[in-house]
Amino acid sequence: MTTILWFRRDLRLSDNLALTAAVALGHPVTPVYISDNVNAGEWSIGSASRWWLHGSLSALASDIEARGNRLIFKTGSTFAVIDKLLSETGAKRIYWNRRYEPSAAKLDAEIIAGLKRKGIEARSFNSSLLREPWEVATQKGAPYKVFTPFWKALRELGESYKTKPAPIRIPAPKIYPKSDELQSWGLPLRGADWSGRLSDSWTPGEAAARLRLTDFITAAVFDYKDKRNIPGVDGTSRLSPHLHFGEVGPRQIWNGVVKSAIACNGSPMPRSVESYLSEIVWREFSYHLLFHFPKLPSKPLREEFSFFPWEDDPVGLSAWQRGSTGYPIVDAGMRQLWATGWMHNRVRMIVASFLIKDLLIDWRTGEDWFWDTLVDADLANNSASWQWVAGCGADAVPYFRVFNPATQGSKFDPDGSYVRKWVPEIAKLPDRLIQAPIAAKPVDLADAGIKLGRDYPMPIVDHAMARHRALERYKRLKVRQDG
DNA sequence: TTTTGAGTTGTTCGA
DNA sequence: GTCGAACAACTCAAA
Repeated sequence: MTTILWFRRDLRLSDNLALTAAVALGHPVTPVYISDNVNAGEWSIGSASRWWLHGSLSALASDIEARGNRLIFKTGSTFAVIDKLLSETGAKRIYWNRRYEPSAAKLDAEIIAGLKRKGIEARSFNSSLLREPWEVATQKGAPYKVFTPFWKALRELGESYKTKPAPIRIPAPKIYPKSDELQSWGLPLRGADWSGRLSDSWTPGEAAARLRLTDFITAAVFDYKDKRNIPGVDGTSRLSPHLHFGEVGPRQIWNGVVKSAIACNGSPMPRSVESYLSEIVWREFSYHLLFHFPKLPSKPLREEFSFFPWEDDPVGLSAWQRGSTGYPIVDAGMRQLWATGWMHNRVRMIVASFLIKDLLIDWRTGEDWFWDTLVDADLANNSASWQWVAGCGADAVPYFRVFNPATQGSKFDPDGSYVRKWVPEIAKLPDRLIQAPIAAKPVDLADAGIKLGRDYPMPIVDHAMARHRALERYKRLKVRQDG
């Protein structure tokens, strides 16, 4: 008798607990992926993620074929699809790996309850988090709202994690249920400017994820602390989209990184490795927050921010989205996002701060844009991080912390290599002016062959003015809260 | 229960 | 040019 293996955000064969458990039963396995437009919730998959998902599913399908089985694609309401699959195959078991987003978790619970009534064995596993969100709590049993104690608590729970290898064979059922053609889903949106270029930057799938992890572990992780902040240098892991789709799991990353650190110089853990692991735990922290505060994507964690008077500024928003704000580091970031579906983390903070504090546009507007354009768009990370920058989230930035785009640019892109790559029209400006063309003298601009307002926009807002305006408005919010 | 110490990523100003 | 203080309390987590 076959076991249904329901793939979700776990598009890999290694360290996939549901798969391992299903194979261990010694019976055939029927792997299925369901595209559910009915129960997608309000955060249905964004455009860039659609492209990735297509690649990831097609990689998974061939990996499964290589192990003697076939991935079945189904469309429809998850309840109906699963019901039909069970009756079609006669299966009495269905296994899957849990998701933790509010709407997905709700779906899980309903499905388990419904199937139990019918005498079906429905089991779910954790393959996407180091710890269950309910496993980590303060001494009072409350969810953590501050990162550092969360990080300490998680570390105290253990140094390493058990991982499972991919099964060599996945026993196939005698008869496969009918399957859609993946192509027919039309996941990569035609006409979207991304689709043509995303493949220049990325290869979805478990094999590519493993390769990236290996590359990162063998070299880059040891310089991570210094290089992670330099967007012109390839110093980050770039694992985020792979991790989001579950092509690699956090336990595998954790173990790999720790093992290579030990092999290299024993204890104590190098600071760079420590720093990278803490980023993995930031992801964990975001999931923890989303699980305990399910409104995180739409409601400010600090309630007084519900009253914040955000600006309605379609012109500013469009300039931000298109990368034509007149602030080079901001424009470079937004263009990198558009061209590659990804943006360097340091620059994410800069552009987010610009949207929120310089333009005073609601953080949720930025959250929506990132959701649609990032290949690593992740509900937990995205909402927790936007709230963090806006100052309304957990452990958030103090209100007076306003990034100065020119200063950030000089600090983290001192040679201007990042800006020159993405904003080539100002590439000929000397290093001292590349982050602030507005400060250039006419002779400098002439030398570089630029006319501001023609070849490159004038700043859409004066940062010094904008900073004061933001500080005033944030201060007023506090006054309102006090009075 | 109360107290204590601490909290991802910054900027500006003035000495 | 460098350095420390101010920006502002407030909430969290643990002792």
